[in-house]
Formats: sequence, structure tokens, C-alpha cells
Amino acid sequence: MITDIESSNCALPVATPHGEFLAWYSEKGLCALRFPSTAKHSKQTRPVPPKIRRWHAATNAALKSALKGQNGKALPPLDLSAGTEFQRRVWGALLKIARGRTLSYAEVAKAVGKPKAVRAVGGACGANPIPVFVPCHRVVAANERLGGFSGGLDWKRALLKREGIRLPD
DNA sequence: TAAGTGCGTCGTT
DNA sequence: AACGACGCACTTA
Repeated sequence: MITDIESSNCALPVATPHGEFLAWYSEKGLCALRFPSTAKHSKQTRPVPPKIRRWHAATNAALKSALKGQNGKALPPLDLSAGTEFQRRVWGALLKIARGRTLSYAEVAKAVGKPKAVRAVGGACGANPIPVFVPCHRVVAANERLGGFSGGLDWKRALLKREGIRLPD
């Protein structure tokens, strides 16, 4: 089947109290979520297929809920097919971390059956295309510290705090 | 205790 | 071949 990337992918804004996120959709579902940035978003002119409109409604509700630290509304389908085998294993493990819980990078490495691939897990977290929904912010360093966050550590702190997680000063 | 160094380890580019 | 969102052992002050 021929797939036209230009016509099948689209980006839609999600207005939240913390700024305007940008949600990207493929034919398979939500494929990327970006934190608010100062850059202007190009306006979506092309008509949005009904399927994607439904997904976007789910994204809207789920993101606003998640930013309040509340329990999961239904997520849209997540298209994580762009990742490597290893990355998808890691992202799958992240999806199992319950709200308000955390795992260390080493624990995630064990969970995917590669206990020594600790740094590689960090890399996979950094490559997570759908932050918040794929909760890479719930992965922290073993030394009781925060670890890193590609979206900025302020976001990581805020997300964890809203889930009721105590952080070391 | 706190802060800094060195190195094993492995997926990704 | 080089680089990390790591972890651990081991200095220093």
C-alpha cells in the first residue's frame, strides 16, 4: 500500500494551563508529543480526518488530566513503531509504571532483561517520542536523585510532584 | 558528608 | 569509534 506521509501525518495543538503542546499523528495513532515551546506552530490547513479528530479528543482529555496528576483517562492509540526493538521494549516497560511510582534506570534495565544496559536505557528514555503518556519522567537515578529529562528537568520535577512523589531537595 | 574521578557496560549514530 | 537522562567503587576535603 502506498502511504503519503505528507497527507497522513498532521500536528494539532493541545491547549493546557501550562502552555500549548503539539500532538503529531500518523496513520496508526499518536506518534509524538512536544512540550510547549516558544516557536510558533504552523497552522493546520489540511482537513483533519475524523479518525484523527477522535484520537485528538482523547489526547486533549488525557493530557489535561495527566498534567493535574490525575488517574489515566483513555489514551489515544500510541504509534511507537518508529523506535528500535530495544527502545520499544523500554517504552513498553515505562507504560507499566503506575502513576505515583518510580523505577531507577537499573530497574528498567532489569525489567527488559538487559540488566547491564543501564546507560542504554537512559538513551531510550531520551528518545521517547511521547513524554507524559509514556512516563519516562518516572525513571529516576539510583542515587535518589532525579536523573535527566530531555524536556527539561523542571518538567520532570513538576510531573513527579503532581503525582505526589517526594523528591530529595 | 559532599564532591569529584575512573571505569564497566551497551544501544545508537 | 565516540557518546550518553547510569551505577558503583574509590578518592579527597
